[in-house]
Amino acid sequence: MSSTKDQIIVLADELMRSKGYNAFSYSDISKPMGIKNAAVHYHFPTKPDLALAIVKYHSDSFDRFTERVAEKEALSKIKFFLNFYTSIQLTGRICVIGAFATDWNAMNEEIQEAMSAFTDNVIKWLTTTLNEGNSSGTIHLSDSAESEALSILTNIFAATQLSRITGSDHFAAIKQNILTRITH
Amino acid sequence: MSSTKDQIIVLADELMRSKGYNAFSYSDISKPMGIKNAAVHYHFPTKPDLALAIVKYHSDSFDRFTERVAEKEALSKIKFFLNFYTSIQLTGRICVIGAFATDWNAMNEEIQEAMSAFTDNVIKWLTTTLNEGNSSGTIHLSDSAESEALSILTNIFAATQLSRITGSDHFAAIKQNILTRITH
DNA sequence: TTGATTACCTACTTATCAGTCAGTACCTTT
DNA sequence: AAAGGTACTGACTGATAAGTAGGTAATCAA
Repeated sequence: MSSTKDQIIVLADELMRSKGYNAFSYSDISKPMGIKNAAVHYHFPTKPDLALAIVKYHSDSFDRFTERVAEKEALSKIKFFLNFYTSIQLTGRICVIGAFATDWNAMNEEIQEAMSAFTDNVIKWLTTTLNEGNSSGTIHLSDSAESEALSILTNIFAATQLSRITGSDHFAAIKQNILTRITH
Repeated sequence: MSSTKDQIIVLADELMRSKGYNAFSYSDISKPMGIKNAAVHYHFPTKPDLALAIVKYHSDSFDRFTERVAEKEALSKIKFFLNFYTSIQLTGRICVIGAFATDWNAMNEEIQEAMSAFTDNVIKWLTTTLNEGNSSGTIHLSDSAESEALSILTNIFAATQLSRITGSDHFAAIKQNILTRITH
């Protein structure tokens, strides 16, 4: 049994990534949860407070993910990373990075800084992992590890967006293209 | 001197791609234009009508673009395409595809269909152009032309989003990575 | 020259939004 | 048993959103 606060974060995250930050209201959270609007404001006084909590939620989730796969082989790590996006796509959501990027200019500095830190973290992990696989020989790099990391990240998070518009086949093709590229 | 209607479209597109669909209101259009809210409603009765006009505006722009570069060599066409995104990035905007994808579930079917048709059109043009360059030898493909097209499109439109979060250096790196990949 | 059409404005409505505040029931600590 | 904190509810407010009704000045076509 998770706390009301945690449930609000999970639901808000779901709403944020399916409808967008400005398209959901506190009522979209309170109604399905069977609580009052004021209860949501009790836990998250303002909407930016809630947005910040969502960023931290993703930041923590990513940290747990990297810990969970830490002992695995580099290529396997990348595959787990890509599979995570498959589950995002299957549930009709998009990646937080794309969601926040669209509403970027409607966000305050604190949220922007938290998102920048989180995104940098993802890029760093990808870069390190690609270098790791390159050293051990399971991953092939034709550009710098960071450039390849940026390429893979934009491919996969944009694939969740594109597949909303043109269908899930395109998600599968993009994911496969990434794997083909790094395994030669 | 362009008509009020055209000016509204241009401004709405600018707002849509900098703040997001749900973050801008008719006042954000009427105020800077020095007209009344009702005047905007006269030209575009509802907000979805305005969103649809934006999609058509981009669809027409893209058609004009493909006509303009029709006689150029394939690799050159791709470079023009990528440079178009550079100007998007420089002005702090994001690509329409990413913008609409985020707010997808807040859009009606008519807009979704128009966006799907437009995006399919972009993918088709990229696929054809890549095949063209592959035949003439200026472009190197390591996967099917369509897969590479999807990869390039997601790379470049997500790059405009990512660079908002982590800075313009990443946009440049992604753009360069695409060119390196297709020219070997 | 009249009558319709275009392109607005003034003034409004209705809905919903984020956010507030006083009050309360229920623990926990002293 | 008293005091204080936690997690709410009920009942609001003020702002702003999209959208509309009715009027008007200018243009144009018959």
